Amino acid sequence: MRLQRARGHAVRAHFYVDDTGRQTAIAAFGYQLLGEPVPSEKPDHWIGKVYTVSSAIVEVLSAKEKLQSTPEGEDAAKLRSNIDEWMSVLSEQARLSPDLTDALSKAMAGIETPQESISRLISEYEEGRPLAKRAIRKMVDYCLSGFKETLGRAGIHIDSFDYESDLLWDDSVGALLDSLEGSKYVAHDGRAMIFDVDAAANDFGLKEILGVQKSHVLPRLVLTRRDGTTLYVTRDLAYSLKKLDRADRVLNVIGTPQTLAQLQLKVVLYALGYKKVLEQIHVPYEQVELPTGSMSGRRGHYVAFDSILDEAKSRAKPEVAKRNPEMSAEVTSELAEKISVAAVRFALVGVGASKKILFTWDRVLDFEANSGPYALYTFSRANSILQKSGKVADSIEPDFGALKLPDEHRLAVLCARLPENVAFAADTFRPEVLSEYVMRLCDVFNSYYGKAPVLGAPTAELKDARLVLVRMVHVTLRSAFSMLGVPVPQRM
RNA sequence: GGGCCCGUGGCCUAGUAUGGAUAGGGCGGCGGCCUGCGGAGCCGCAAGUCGAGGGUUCAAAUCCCUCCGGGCCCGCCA
Repeated sequence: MRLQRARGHAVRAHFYVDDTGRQTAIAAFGYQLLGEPVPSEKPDHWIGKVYTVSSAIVEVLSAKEKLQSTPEGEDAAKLRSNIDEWMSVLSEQARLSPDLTDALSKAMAGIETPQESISRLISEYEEGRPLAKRAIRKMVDYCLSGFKETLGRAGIHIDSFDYESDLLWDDSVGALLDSLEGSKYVAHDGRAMIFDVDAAANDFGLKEILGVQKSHVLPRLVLTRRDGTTLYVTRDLAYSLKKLDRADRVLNVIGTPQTLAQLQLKVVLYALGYKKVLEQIHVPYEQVELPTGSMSGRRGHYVAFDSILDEAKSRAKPEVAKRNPEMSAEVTSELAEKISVAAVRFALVGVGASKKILFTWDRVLDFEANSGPYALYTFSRANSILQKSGKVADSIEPDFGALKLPDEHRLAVLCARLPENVAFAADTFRPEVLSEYVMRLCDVFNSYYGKAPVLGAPTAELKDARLVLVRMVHVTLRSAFSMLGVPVPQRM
């Protein structure tokens, strides 16, 4: 987003709050049973636990219930292993947060059919019933307040949080369904509405435009269930219309598993006459994996972003203190925070989005391998040279002819290439292009001032010219950092 | 079965859009550099059949084909 802005676009960041799904309802169900309390810790973390525990209990209870009406055999064995699996999730949670697990277990023990209660909660929420609405929104907003805090910490600002439920309540989904009703690509099966994506794509010649082989048959898209209720994609279609209405161009930053769904969505909207949907671009990224497998909130297998920042910070602190013994604890902590944000942002942004990232603490916390601290270090060295010169580099009228070293030439050229790198990175949605550029500039600069003294240059002309060069690097790095969302320290 | 993505020294990664010279970096390993702007740094060394095989070309990590390995998707889930 910062990159697009730097490119000259007017950008608004929207965060889609998927609050109508089963996940949310499970968490909200648990939340209701607990009496809708104020979270006792960082709200998003706490609600995450409520979700994991609730979900596990529900899984166990319903598997047990099913087991009673299942004859011995393969099915029963499967149910048993299911129970075992969720019991182990539960005992893990009991170890981590005994009070919460205990409270939820007690509260749910009396519920005969939790799955049904949850389904009821979902439909009540979708209909906008006050009780369901109050409970779920309350919980969701607690959760979002936690998100906002964390995102703010990492320097990420969201302009608007868009609730999926609003699309149902303000009837944008209903309007969409009405407009689909007349389409010749729509077929019905009971109250279910099914869209023939392949036929539409062929008729409008979209396969070629969207980069799909003609022989590849696109799967149909179910827009409403047999009972008439809507699905995630249906809401997403309505949401896309809203977005397209408000912007010239829409960038959907969504994981790579959504690729097909994004394609289908485009075909449906195009067939409805919204040709502008081709200006909606899917910017995919691969998910971060844990060594133990994919992250799973349901199973309580995840690493919270906060804990990454926290760990990085606690790792940075002693390093900062070692180098700056005179610094107050407060300033040390502030600096450590900046360094950890830089480290984490560089780590995430520095790898192409098509590469899967395997998360290990080892790698995230390795400040030697991590380019963030290195880049900040380089910047603060440049800064320090400028400070010590006692001059305002911008007011010097240097004789650039004095600069004869190859590295000096390279630095000047490299700095001049910031704009083209920004343009390329922004246009291809690849921030790593910019972080690669920053690293290259840092490498050359570090090597340069290692062998060419600036303040101790042999002649005054050379010193001035070098100072201006250092200033160029300084300014260039600062711009690049701001586009990458990396905070800049004056020293470190 | 079909579609998409990834495969570059022990590990991570750039380069693939627009084919060009000894395939850049980093981590780890080894060896140097603090009487000169802060050593989160600098200098050097070892380590590569660019997944494999064909093809196009004067020239292929890059383009085409086939295959192998890994991942994702093809739900009236979200």
